[in-house]
Amino acid sequence: MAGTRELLMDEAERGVRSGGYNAVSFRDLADALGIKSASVHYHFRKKEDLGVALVDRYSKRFFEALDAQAEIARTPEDRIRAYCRTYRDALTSSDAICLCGMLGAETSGLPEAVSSAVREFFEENLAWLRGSLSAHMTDHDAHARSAHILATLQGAMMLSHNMDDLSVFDAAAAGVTSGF
Amino acid sequence: MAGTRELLMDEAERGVRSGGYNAVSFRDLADALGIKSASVHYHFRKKEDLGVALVDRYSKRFFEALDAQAEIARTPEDRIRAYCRTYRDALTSSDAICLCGMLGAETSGLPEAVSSAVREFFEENLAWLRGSLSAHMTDHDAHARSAHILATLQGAMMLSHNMDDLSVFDAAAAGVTSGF
DNA sequence: GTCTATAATTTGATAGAC
DNA sequence: GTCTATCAAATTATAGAC
Repeated sequence: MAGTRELLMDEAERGVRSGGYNAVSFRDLADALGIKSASVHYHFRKKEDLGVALVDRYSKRFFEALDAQAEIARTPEDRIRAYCRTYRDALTSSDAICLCGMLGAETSGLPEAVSSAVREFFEENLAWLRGSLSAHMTDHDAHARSAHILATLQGAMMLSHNMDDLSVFDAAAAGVTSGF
Repeated sequence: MAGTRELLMDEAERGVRSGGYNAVSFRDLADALGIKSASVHYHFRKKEDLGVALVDRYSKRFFEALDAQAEIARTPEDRIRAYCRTYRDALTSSDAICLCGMLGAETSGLPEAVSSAVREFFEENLAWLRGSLSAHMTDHDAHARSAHILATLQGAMMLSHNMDDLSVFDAAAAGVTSGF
């Protein structure tokens, strides 16, 4: 009773995170659910609508998971560790990179509404990181450190996935928790 | 007199680095050169062949540029700075992310030969970094630090490109040259 | 090396019945 | 909500003439 719309989004997210935006077709989604592609268009009039819905749902879930991980974290170091764990879980629980990491790479080839939603996700990430760091360093340093942490974890997911080696993620992530 | 094959690869590299593997079609490549798609198949029998050729050429050029940047660099710090500059130049000179960063993200949706070539590029990157660091730290640390640097720069390109803000790349990259 | 011609398949999308 | 039916366009790829 999960609802066709949610099931379609589950399938689409899997597809985008594996092969990218253009690797997902309405027909494939329909086949996976045993319905017809015309029915998919009932739930998402255009592919762009599906893309935006995917990013919104992913972002909402990501920050829920992050809040759960960071709930008892007080020090900046603990909060960054919680942030790294959230990314690691996203990688291992689905054996795929971040939805927004994929769409961020494909930015120039996407409908504007989709790449904008991705950008918002990254801006929220940076704001969360700055908020976790700002009390313990200058604004300038918190700004730079936030970009460094987000970039490293996004790159680590891509690298670890391509090389099929989780230790690459862990090695890269270890570098962002040092220096406090 | 650049040769049709090279011109096709120029156009294809531009397309893949912007929108991904599936955003490039033989017809678009042909149109860009004023020829027919059948002629593209003369130069690259299958799309997979084009993909592998692109990665090989990109890798060769990247390491040539890297060697030029690092020619006079002796200390690990200087060599890492040269490495960062090479990535930054790749980003700014084409206003697009790394070819292998894009294809690495799309790994699961690519012909195996293409994702393997991308993996080789990353392995060569890590070997170069380890070689630049190994004399000054343990093998374990050099291994981890190499993954950290490569992941950060790849993620920084993606992030900076999506957010259309080069300062994001610089802020992220600043984090890899500290701590020597 | 490039062309015409063509094939088989896939794509995003719509109209209208049930 | 899902279906049938359909569409125009795009895709990878091949055969064979020039």
